[in-house]
Amino acid sequence: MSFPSQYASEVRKRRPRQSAEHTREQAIRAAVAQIADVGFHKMTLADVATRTGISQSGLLHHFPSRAALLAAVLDQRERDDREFLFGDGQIPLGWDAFDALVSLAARNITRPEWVAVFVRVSAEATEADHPGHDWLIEHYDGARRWLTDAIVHGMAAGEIAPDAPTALIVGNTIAVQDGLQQQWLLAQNRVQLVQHLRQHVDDLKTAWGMQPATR
Amino acid sequence: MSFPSQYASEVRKRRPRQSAEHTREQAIRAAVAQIADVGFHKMTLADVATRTGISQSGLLHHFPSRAALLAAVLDQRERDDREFLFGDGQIPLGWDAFDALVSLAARNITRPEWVAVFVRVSAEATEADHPGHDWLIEHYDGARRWLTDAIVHGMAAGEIAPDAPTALIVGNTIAVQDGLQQQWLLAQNRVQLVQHLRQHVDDLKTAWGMQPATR
DNA sequence: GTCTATACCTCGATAGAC
DNA sequence: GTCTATCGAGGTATAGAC
Repeated sequence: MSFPSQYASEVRKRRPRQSAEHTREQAIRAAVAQIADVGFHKMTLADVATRTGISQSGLLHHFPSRAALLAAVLDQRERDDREFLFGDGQIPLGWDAFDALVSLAARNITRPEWVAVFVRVSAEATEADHPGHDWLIEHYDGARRWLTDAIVHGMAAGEIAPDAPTALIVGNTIAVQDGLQQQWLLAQNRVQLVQHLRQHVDDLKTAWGMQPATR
Repeated sequence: MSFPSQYASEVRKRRPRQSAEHTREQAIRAAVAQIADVGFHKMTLADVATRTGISQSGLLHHFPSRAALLAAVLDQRERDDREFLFGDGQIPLGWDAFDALVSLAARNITRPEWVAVFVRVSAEATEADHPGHDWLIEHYDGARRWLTDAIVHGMAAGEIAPDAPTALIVGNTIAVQDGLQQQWLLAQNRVQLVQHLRQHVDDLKTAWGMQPATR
């Protein structure tokens, strides 16, 4: 018995066609796991392909290059964070912005792979030639803009002392966030990510808060 | 005219013998530059050898493996820092310890390669299999021990509020230090490493300092 | 959309001459 | 102490069949 060609194809060893979208999602998942484990520099297409369940060239069909795969990963990470922080259409300002960072940390400990991706890439992509370099610069610029706005707004609202050193507070807060993630990654049981960040924000409120915010 | 053998050897293409100590130093210097540029994962023996001015196997004569070379680099970094912080036989305690960290930052901006080495390795070596993993854990343990002692001592001396959350302050301070180095590496002209850290320490003094220390 | 095959490169480490 | 030669493994990307 012979089959019409469209049935015959299902008999072959070749995997059945998947929707491009589905395969892409799986591949990004695999890449995240891999970058989280060993960093982008040591991530290999072969490993990602295996974890995705396709061949190496199958993977390259969806992402034209290794760098393109990284870009897809970073894009998703940025969109997820924006959705979490600003998804309801409200951009938190004043001390609320800093509290939102604490909420973000609380969320992050539920997805350590993404924390690891950020820690690894943010260190690697300091290098000017790194495929994630531009993304990283943009990431920090965005974070700085938001927190700076938050403080300016908080000052206008009488929530934050008008003489607070805005740029220094912004830079230090981002530094605490990043540095804690790195420590937490090294010893997840020893470092209480959320409590530490909470403490930093509370210290800021003590140092620069005005009555309405100190509650 | 013919030379005695010890002269004849100088005519050869082979480089003249160097003292092992000198060559090792040069190689470590080269490795630092390379790790600072692209991280340990992408550092290659061939590049380090070229920068050192010897062949790849010449390099392997002094360091039996790639991992051994990293160990030598990390050892030197740790010794340099200890020498700077504790070299005079005095271990700074109380707020002095935190001020010493600021001094360390002031020194670090004069040697960006070493900052880069730390940023890169501390992110990579989070991975359990990384050759720098044990070093990194020991590094953080040492830092935490010192700063914890410093606070305990400061409390006993009436310099630091007795109800200050020691572990949180220690973790956050290390986080600020690390996070700032990472930001500074990405944009050395935009981030004022020393001022930022100074601000953090001053905020701590405001939040937890007692009269004698606030001066 | 997925595969096999393959071209081409780079890397770490060893062996052995000088 | 330094070199050349070389092995063997593992990497990205392309070509072309199905």
